[in-house]
Amino acid sequence: MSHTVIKYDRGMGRWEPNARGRLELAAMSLYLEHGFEQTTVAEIAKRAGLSERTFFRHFADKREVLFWGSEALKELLVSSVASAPDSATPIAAIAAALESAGALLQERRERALQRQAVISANAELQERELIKLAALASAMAEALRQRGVNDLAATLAAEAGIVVFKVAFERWINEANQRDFPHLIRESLAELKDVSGG
Amino acid sequence: MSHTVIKYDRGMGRWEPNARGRLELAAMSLYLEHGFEQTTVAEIAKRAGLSERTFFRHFADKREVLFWGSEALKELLVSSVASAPDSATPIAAIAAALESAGALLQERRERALQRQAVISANAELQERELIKLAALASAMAEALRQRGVNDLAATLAAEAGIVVFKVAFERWINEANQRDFPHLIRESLAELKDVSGG
DNA sequence: ACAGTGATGTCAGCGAATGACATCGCACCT
DNA sequence: AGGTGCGATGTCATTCGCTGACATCACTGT
Repeated sequence: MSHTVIKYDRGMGRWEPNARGRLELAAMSLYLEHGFEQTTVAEIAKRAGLSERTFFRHFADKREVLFWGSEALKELLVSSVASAPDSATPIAAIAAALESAGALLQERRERALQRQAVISANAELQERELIKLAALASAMAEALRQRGVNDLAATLAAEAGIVVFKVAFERWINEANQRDFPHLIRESLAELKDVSGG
Repeated sequence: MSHTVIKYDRGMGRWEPNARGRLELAAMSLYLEHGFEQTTVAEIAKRAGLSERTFFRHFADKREVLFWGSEALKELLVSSVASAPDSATPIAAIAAALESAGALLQERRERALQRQAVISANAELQERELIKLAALASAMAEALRQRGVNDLAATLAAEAGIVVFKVAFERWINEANQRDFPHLIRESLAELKDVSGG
């Protein structure tokens, strides 16, 4: 994030490269400094050297700027599920996908921490996060159906997977001694099996 | 709702009884007629015979008017979990709670159908619904902890329960031959056990 | 040089939401 | 009955998110 290279930098006016990236950077820093609600889109645009109108050309709304990455995550999850061996059970395919996603996030822990700090301080952002997670579940469920899994099992496995991911993520973020994220996922999944199995 | 008795009815002005109920009714009917986005708060207030400002005194925002009932549902779920027999496993306590909630909704099927039609037509409302469901999960998890269940198991059982509830609800709403809702919950829970157990 | 194209700026406007203050009707007290 | 306090409502002004319409700028190719 703070290492983004911007070649030309005299005032950051119109036509400077990477407008979207500048907007993301400006938004994240302002959200961290003053909180999400206290930040206006006008301020973000100003810091990025762009107009308010341009912000809305790049992001559907003020929240979306924080969730740009979820599309990449979705693609990773879907391709992981799709490429699991034929012999894998639905939940095994989901588990493999979640672990690869966990490994990806682990490479950007600092960024994830900042992001989560902003999100957990604001209800609107939590709503957006939940619908993004639901979209991930929906995409994984579809990938399972492509593997021939029936609709009910696919939906349940995918949604349960997201539950496991959420729980593991929260632990990974909040614990001081940063344990291995994929390992936390395996642990949580085992506990879910335990709890639901009876 | 449509049976609400309103004693005085000359213009429904200031001081007519049940302002909140009138606002709910007006909002729901307008959302059904023109959709959520196309309805302005001014229109809702006008139909209820109140000012726009008063709408926001009764509901935090334009969406909240559709989710008033979730508080009662939460209380039912929590008390069900709390009153499950000591011998009940976490997931059994959750299942009992979900079934009683399902039975409650089943008594108001028509209302549930209308509500869901409005919600599924609008992304903002889906976001709000998801965070309400998350609040239900959180409350049930807390109720489980009160029973001595450890944090991880409590969270997972409660969240998995909500997943089961969502899936069963969707089937209950969308299937023409209206099957018994609590029965659908039991079915979905069995499938989850199957899918996660291996 | 010139025209076309995509990204940006400018401007006007709607609607959601909130704060400040006035007003109304009711319950209660004397 | 008259007065008083209080909660619910109305009115007004304002901020901010967001969108449509149109102008402008820089680059690309001819």
